[in-house]
Amino acid sequence: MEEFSLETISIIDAPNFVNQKVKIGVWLTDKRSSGKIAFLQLRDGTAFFQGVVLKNAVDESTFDVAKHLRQESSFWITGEIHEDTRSKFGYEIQVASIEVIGESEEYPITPKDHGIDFLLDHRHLWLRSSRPHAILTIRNEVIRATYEFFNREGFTKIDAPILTGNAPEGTTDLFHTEYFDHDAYLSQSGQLYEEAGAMAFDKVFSFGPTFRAEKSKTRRHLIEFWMIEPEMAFMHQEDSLAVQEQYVAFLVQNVIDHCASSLATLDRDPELLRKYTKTPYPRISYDQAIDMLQKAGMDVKWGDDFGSPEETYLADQFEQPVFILNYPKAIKPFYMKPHPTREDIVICADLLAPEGYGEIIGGSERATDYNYLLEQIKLAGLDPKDYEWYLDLRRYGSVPHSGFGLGLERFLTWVTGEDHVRETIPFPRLLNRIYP
RNA sequence: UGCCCCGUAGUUCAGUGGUAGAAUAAUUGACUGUUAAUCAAGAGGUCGUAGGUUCGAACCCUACCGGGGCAGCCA
Repeated sequence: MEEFSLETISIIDAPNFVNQKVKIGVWLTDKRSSGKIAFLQLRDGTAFFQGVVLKNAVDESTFDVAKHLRQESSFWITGEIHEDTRSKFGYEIQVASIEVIGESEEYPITPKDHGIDFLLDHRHLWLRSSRPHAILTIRNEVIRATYEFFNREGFTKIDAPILTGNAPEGTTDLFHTEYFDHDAYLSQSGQLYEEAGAMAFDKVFSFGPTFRAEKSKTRRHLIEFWMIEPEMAFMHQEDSLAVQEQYVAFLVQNVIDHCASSLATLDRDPELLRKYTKTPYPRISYDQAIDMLQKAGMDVKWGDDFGSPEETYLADQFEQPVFILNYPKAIKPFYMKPHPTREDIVICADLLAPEGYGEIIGGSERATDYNYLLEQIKLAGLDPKDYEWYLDLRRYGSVPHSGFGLGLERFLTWVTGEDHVRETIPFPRLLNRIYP
């Protein structure tokens, strides 16, 4: 085949070019060679596969270049795509020529084991490795499917501000900054703004970063993380729960459908995930949950919030994600709707993921009564002046509305089967870690 | 923030009072189907930092620095 007809392709598309000569821009991930054959493990950002260099099929200098390529050097490679069952990808390239683009010396991340501290210090390079690549591919699919779902369901994306002058949930620590002559904080939730959006657009959602200056140091916490926060006007909690389970099931289904090779890289069983695509999800009340925990001998009393062991126990009693409904008012934020017949609980639900992954969604029906909200704001120790605009939503045509927030990284940790949220975001911000 | 654990070769670790070790990576060489390739060779060190105990400290003590796990808080 003539050079001018050479097509530049991506590895992921190699199956469409079997027995054709092509050109690919690649990096070297690993290499094995013998006297007369060299195996180059290649990646191009879309997939991983190997190139085979036969000494008697290329000129001497090409074989010599191949033997001395170093990990993560970049080069153009030309050759013929072959189907081959001896290759993990199912296809490989029979190399004809190599044109080095960028040298790489002493690449720090070797194919052997590394500790998490070392890997996080080299996150900018670690992204190239197959596991992070697979996880972040799934992250991208979840984001894509999120937009598809909410667009299909008639939601409008309303972006919440990141710089804010108030503290929606008051109690937690906020990142403080300056806004010219005023105090400002980095957003810890877009929810209140989404409520304003819902009154203007009916069904809305936001997707953006949130910041919590908590000194949390666990596998479930990031300082900076991403949330999806839908808010729906004219909707009671029952219908919101239906949206939540359909959304979660849709995300899982799309990961199964579109990320098969990434799941395989992560050893995450798609058949297990398939169980999570069946709706509805079970629902139990907070009261029932307390009862179950006490019967299991756990030391909890009505009014306590659930810790990690409690959440895990509850989730383990079900094969699907489970909603825990109607928590005590005292342990939930001020904006939740009070229960019509019980003063001590609010209309809300947390969705717990199976396998010990814990809470992935928190949501509620929102309080609609102006005077009730004003009182709650005062009780929470917040300044009503900061919430004038929020109270306006109840002053002018208040309607029943509900919403929820899904923590993207927690969701991903569950779907990918990882054991720490830090693996599911490109550049995690952790306690005392803001590099790279 | 509290409790617990860990800082030794580029990396992952062993070494618990008496000459600083292994594997792996990197380098050189051998090998035609490797996939954590194999085999051979040489090379690689301020034992986190500072102080203390001791004839002698990687090892024991104190403080500090860095990291991890769990908990609380939360998504």
